[in-house]
Amino acid sequence: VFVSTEQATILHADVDAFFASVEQRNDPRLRGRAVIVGKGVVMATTYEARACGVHGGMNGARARRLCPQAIAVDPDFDAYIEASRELFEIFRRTAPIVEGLSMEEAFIDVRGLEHISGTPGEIATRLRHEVRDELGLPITVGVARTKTIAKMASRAAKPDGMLVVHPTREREFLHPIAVEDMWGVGASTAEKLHRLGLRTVGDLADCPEASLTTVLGNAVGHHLHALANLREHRPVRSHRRRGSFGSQTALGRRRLSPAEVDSTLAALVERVTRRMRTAGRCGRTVVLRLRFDDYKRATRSHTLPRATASTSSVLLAARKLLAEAEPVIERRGLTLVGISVAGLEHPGVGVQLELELDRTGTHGLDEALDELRDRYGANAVSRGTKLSRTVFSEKPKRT
DNA sequence: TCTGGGGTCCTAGGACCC
DNA sequence: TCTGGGGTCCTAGGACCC
Repeated sequence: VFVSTEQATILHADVDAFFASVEQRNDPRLRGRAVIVGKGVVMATTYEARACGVHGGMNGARARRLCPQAIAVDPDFDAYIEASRELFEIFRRTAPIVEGLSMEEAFIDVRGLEHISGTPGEIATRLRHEVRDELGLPITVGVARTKTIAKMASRAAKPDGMLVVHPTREREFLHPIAVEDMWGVGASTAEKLHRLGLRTVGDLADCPEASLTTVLGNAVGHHLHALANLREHRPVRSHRRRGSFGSQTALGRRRLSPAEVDSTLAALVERVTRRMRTAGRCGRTVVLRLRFDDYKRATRSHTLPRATASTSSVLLAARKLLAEAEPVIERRGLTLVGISVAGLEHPGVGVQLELELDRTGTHGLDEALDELRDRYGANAVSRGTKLSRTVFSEKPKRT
């Protein structure tokens, strides 16, 4: 008999109604009122507005009809980016292992911090107060043994709350939850599960795994079956790096001339490649993203022989893909274009470390590492066991 | 739920290789 | 030449997340 001695040491921390909360913090007139961020399409709403049935992704006009007393504001992305940066600073000083899921949410592994920082519950409580006091933002924290249960716990505790699910109470917490409310179950999977007669996570747990994999495919079927039976061993991973850069724009109902489509494409490519150069990343696979009049989507992709972040190379590939797709676009009408670059290569950080160390000496090592993090992204650089002489003398394998 | 912008992961078939 | 078993890479699409 395998007896688990694992404790609830994973935190899922998630700022409530992030964009809307930042707006309320920055403008006192918005506090205590229903706020809708985004005028064309709703990007975020306060809980006051949600009470009227307004939610993210909704058409702005419809949202105003549902909630006429709400104040609608344009999004201020610079403010959100800054708030996110400060938020992650607090996360990272809470514990060294932090896995960001979005601008406003992260898993934090607090295993082994008991003697330094207290129990996971105490750490979570302190974290909530710090975010509230230093950033003026409401945050909810779920604490559990696994990522999914921590995520579901914070969902259950929202807004401005906290929930610790002890390992002995996991079944009791998870099994009554409706399948469609599980993290990772969307509209399509929920429908398939309903067709099997499964309504709750408990039903999912009792269903033979083979029945699930037949209907949902191997990965999803296996994953959900394991989760429902409380088996999950995915660690919190702090050094994840993005796999693609993309940009897209909806065109609305108007028909664009080929010249207009081309200039839109060029602007998207310029945006994406500039971001890539700023981050010091190169990619090989150029993906053209299309959406048609009926809102169905399609992609066309091409893989280049070498990774690049050059505007002209990516634009050349993007134009070829667009030309090939021209007959389909002609037939079905175009309502969205997007470009993304995937197949990213890892930049040669070795040479960067060498430069920084020459300039600063070991005394400024942390500052040098921070500089590298700024350039390559926080996840690209770690101060690990490889900080030895041999690393610095190595030639970069790629640039 | 009548639809914005940014991502992640999985699947399946075909080409190609030894 | 009609034939096994193992693998990689590329393309396109689907589902899901915030």
